[in-house]
Amino acid sequence: MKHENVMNVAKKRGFLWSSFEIYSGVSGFVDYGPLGAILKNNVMEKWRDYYIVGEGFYEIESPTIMPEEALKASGHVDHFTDPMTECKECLDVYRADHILKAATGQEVEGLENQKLTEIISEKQIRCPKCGGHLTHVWSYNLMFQTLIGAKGKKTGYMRPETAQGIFIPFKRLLRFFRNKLPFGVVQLGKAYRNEISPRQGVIRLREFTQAEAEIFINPADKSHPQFSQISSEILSLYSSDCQLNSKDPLQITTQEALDKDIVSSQMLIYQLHIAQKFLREIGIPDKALRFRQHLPTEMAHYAIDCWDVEVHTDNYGWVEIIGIADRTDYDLKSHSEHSGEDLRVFIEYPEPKKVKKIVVKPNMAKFGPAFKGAAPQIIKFLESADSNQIQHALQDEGRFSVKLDSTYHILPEHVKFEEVDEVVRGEKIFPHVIEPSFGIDRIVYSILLHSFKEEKDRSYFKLAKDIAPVKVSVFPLLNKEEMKEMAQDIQFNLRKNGFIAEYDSSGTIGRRYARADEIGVPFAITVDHDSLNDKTVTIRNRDDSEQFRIPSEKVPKIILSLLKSKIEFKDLKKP
RNA sequence: GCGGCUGUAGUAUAGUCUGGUUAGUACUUGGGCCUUCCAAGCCUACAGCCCGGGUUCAAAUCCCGGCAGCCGCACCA
Repeated sequence: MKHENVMNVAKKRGFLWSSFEIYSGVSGFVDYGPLGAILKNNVMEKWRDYYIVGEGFYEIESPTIMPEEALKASGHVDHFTDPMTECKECLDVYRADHILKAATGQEVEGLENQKLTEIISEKQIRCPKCGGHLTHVWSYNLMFQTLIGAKGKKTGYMRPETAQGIFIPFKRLLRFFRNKLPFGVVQLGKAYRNEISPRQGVIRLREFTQAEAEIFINPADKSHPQFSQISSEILSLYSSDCQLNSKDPLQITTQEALDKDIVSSQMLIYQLHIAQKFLREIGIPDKALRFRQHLPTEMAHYAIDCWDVEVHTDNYGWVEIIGIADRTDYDLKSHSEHSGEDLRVFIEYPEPKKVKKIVVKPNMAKFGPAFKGAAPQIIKFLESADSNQIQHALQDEGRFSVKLDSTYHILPEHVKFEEVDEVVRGEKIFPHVIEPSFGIDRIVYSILLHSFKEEKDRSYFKLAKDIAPVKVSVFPLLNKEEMKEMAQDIQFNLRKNGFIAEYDSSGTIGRRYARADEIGVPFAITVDHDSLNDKTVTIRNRDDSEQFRIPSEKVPKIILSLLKSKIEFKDLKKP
């Protein structure tokens, strides 16, 4: 199977190792070896290139340990905890709420464990499989818990996603972006989930790297200024409709997907498109990709539309590597409520609106004598109250009650109503959030899987030039002192010019080419006898093993042009 | 978390059932010889019984526990 061959080479050549091996290992953790670490960094650098340079977003970095309050607000403390129960007979473990719902049809979400345990014993609910008794309900929280400080009084958690680190300093970010929507903020970093039984290698890790962008937009305007340029791009959309009716994914343009209401907004579909473009450039072909829409039943509590970018793998089937969601205003609203901070944005109307408004004015001749010392504070209350409501109350009930330190009854004679023109320049709203969330580890795995080529006499990673860890290898054709010296000079010169270059003089030339190919080195330079006389060397292309002669002093410049795709390899052929 | 199978150099394996000399082989890797361009050949070196406990005169081998991997179930807002 391809997966095994890939993982084998990846292990052998220092891309991916399982962690803590000398202590038997711990599942759900991986080490990136010397080449894997560069590859991963190159992917992340390219990601930055897309989102920071390309889209104009800015990156921040926030702590990986978060206080409980913040995760309470985000919903993770409550929603990331599953109530579990176990059958005493067959020892199967179940979600307690799922069992209850199936058995009673009753909605039990949000109930305490103790309450769930009570319901189970009251209604005599048994194991659905063998009918055995169930244990008391306990919580399994997917977050790693820790204690902050010497006395450890404050509960902290390892963050389960990087996104929250962006929502929390939203006020500062809003100021940084000078109070204008839309804007985007990204964060790349580790996130942690204590999975019950991670088993799919690098696909399900307990500690993993995310690259997330939070794009804050006006809910009334989810358009994207560049959309027209991508409106005829084709995506493979596996909509919820396709899934429910067992149809194949649709191959349609972004424009059509919007027209048919398959994807909810321009901004969202634009994100789908750039995710596809990104994956294509790092070596994952379109045909191995599809966009799968979350079914209404599986959508997270905060989202209104969510698409997973899935890549096909021989071993695990379709695997989610990116999630792109419209998180609405859920997070900001919730942090606003829990923290008491106003996290809204003032949106100015294109034209100030003139609105006719009824205002209540005290008739002081009657008002003052009636309420005496309490009059000023009642007036203050009336100013902020809804005038319409007061007017209706006076009409319907003949009085309006104001509860302050004691209750005051306002009668029609105390006030009069005036209609005034008011100019409203805008309103405060919670922005909506479009979030592309990339699982970097899964993407690195996908790259290795889909770039691995097995030919009859060699196998190698056909890595995209810009993410290949080692850019160029330099070899002396023979183990002769002069050739070795010249080759080492060339390697040194390449490094001075910023390229990761390897020198190798061990074994035969064919073996060295094979070794370099295997780890995906795009180009090789070989010094031979002629090189010593005319200062030319051969340059070899990994993908077709073609080679041409070039002057040795031009090597760094030519490598640069090749890597930047300013020239094609075949252009090196002398006219 | 449950059950089944498995664990020997960097990789792939022999040996385990039936306990007994220095754990064998191939590839890889390092050094050298040879060599005028795609894993050739020769010499040489490095490197291993998953961890812990038990049984025994003696454990890679038998027993128990742990850890990890694979498969099935469950879980994966």
